[in-house]
Amino acid sequence: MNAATPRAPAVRPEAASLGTRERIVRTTSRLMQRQGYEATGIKQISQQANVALSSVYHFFPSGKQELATEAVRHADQEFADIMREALATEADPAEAMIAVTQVLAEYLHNSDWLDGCPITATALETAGRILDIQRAAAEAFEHWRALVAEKLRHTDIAEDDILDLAHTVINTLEGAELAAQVSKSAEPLEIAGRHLARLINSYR
Amino acid sequence: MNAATPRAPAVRPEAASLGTRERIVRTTSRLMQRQGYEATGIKQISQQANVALSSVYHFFPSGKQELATEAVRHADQEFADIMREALATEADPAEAMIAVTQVLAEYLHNSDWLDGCPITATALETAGRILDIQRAAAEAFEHWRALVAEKLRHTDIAEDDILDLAHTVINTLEGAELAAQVSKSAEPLEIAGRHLARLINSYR
DNA sequence: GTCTATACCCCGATAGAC
DNA sequence: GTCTATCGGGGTATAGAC
Repeated sequence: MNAATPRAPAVRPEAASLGTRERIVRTTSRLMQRQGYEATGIKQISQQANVALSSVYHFFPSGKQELATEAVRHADQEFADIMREALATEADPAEAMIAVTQVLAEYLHNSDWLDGCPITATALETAGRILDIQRAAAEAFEHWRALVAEKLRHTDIAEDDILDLAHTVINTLEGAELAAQVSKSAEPLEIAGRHLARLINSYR
Repeated sequence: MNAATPRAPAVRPEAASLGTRERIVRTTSRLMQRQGYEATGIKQISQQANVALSSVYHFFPSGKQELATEAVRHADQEFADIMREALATEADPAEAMIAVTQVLAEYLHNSDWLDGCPITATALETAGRILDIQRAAAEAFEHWRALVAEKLRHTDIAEDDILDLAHTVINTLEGAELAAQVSKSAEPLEIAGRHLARLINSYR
């Protein structure tokens, strides 16, 4: 017999003020952030979102994969907003990296180390198996990279170097969030922020 | 109706020469690497491993979580062997980073971009929900960091800096593998190798 | 230790009234 | 668009013979 798996801090039910479709997508996005794709059930979604099961299928007739793809796109935008805002708090791009890691660490800590990157778990579970979701995840990473590259263009670093740096900034943030989550510690993110700033400064 | 999800390159059935228990653990590890924890079923494991379902429960009486925890520990050792070997191919620690990324890129490419880090998907799916697995994953990351730190001690970088660098090396590799898998391209890993070498060299 | 058979549950998805 | 009810299948886990 399995031990009961404790449910950590409740995902807050989405306010009924939002449209039904919006509530479904947001709830799915949150659940997939914490549990991944496979562990997130349509029934669980409909309950958390305060929506009838049939409504989920009304808005997403072809089912779970279609809904999950949309949820990844939603998470893409949401995480981009967080990054954009954090990047804007510091004029200097190297300093801005530290600001980003601080914001991500806050989200993690405030959620008891549950709310990391909203799409990583889903992306890995579905890589090579559910192509629509994989494509949406790839587009999200591209999107976030573009935000970093844009910030780096406020320096005189060569364009080729900027594009490479944008890759490593996002990838290092991803890895550091993973490590922070698993170890329940902000330290990997703090170190990542300092190292990314140092790496960027080494190009100018 | 769901579209049929294509099954990519078959996981090769484990040779019957291994002991039953070993075959079960290895097969579980491989499947979790590609699909994560939730999508990997005990029946699927028993079939791929050429083992009776009851044998799985004979060796792992408390079920899937116990088996998955053991599989993560196995993957820990296996990935450590790969890293150790790759690190040993170059005397210079900075150059060794590039060697590691090349090896990881080969594994990914040869598996049609399926075989990335063997524990990341599982770690994220179970973070905060299945504590035994989370702990095993945390130990694996520590283990791999220790290998990198050991390599970096062949320089005269200060010990504190070495420990920080080991964090970022592993985390950047993790993020780059994720990106490589999702985008089906070795580029994120190649860039990561160059940047990690540069970062290390900036400390000496 | 491995065999066959099965209990029990929850999954995704659907039907049809309203 | 939302309701209730349900189908078919696959999940984990178990029983008991051998």
